[in-house]
Amino acid sequence: MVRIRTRDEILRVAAELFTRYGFKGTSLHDIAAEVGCSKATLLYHFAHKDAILLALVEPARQSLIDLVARLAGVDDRGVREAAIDGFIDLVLRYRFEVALIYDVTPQFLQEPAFNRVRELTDALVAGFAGRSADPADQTAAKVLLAGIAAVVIDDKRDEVELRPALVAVARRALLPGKD
Amino acid sequence: MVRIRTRDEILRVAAELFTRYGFKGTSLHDIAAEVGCSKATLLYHFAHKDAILLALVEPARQSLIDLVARLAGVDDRGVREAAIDGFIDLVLRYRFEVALIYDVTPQFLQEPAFNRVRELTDALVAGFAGRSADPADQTAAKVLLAGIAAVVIDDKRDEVELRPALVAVARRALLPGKD
DNA sequence: TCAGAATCTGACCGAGCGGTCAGGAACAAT
DNA sequence: ATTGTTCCTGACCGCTCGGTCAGATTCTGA
Repeated sequence: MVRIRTRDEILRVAAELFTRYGFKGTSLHDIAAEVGCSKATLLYHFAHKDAILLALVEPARQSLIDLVARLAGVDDRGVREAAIDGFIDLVLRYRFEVALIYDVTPQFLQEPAFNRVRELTDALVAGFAGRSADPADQTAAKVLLAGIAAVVIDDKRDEVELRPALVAVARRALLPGKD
Repeated sequence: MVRIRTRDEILRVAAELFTRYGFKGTSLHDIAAEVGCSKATLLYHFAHKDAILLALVEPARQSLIDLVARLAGVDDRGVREAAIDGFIDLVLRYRFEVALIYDVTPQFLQEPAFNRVRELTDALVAGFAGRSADPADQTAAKVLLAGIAAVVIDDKRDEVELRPALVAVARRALLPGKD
């Protein structure tokens, strides 16, 4: 049986502290103190501080890749609804991870592991805009995308309460005449 | 004649570097080097690093206070349109300052000079929601507020291009049936 | 001309940071 | 019991950070 208890505990505590104080605002010393181990132990389990963040964010990143791939197979008529529903599901499932990514943007955007994120969000914008080339449609798409993410990060309400309101405002703004 | 050239130059350079690297990502040494003076000179003109940020953000903060005061005098029927137009004007005029505030949130939200900001944005949310108590209306208001701010920060297009698209999406989302 | 105020600086400080390293302790397989 | 591996640690390193301070320099008004 492999021992991963400490490693998991590090991730749990790091998530908690990153949420409370941000990535830059949390030091390895802080995490180690809360876990009850030494700083050197953190760096035994994770090569760098960044590696902790990457491990934390990985599941969300994978889900985003999946979503974008799924949207690529949807035709222009249905892509807006699929993008709206898919994105809102995603950010509600990964609220903490979304907050974390926003916290470290844009410093980490040039990191190898992160540079596909930009391209992925561009694909989402295209989905929200129904693949329209009209700048106004793309602006609307960006407003909704960023706004929904911000609310999910900031608003502490349950996703059951939040989801219908988010879907409603997105449809009103992006699917005029369909509501 | 009072010499304020150095002070102004510090603010100009600080604005530039904060934009490029963020507040935490810019050191006093960086600013001093770019200005061509010593770090001690910065701290002669500004008591702390935070004071530079506060000086930079002050005009935008004052405008926000003015806007909220103005909205208080508008009746429930007209408050949504007034809030939308007023807010979009504000963030387009103070794009850099808005980006800066977002950069240092939430670390600075508890700072004395910043704690009214929360209360001010709450007032804006109420305006966007037409003073409705319905949680769904407030969610929609938050989505648009945050989304517009994010786009203004991120999108490099001219405000002449941006404004109509922002106003349009806000009206569509918040004033259903009026467009 | 000269005193005093405003402006500026190099040297320095203590603290915190991410990260390294040699080696101790615990555990597993033989 | 011995060996090799995994897990863990204290001490330490180099660096950057915001901030201080005594004193030099420059400006200004009487």
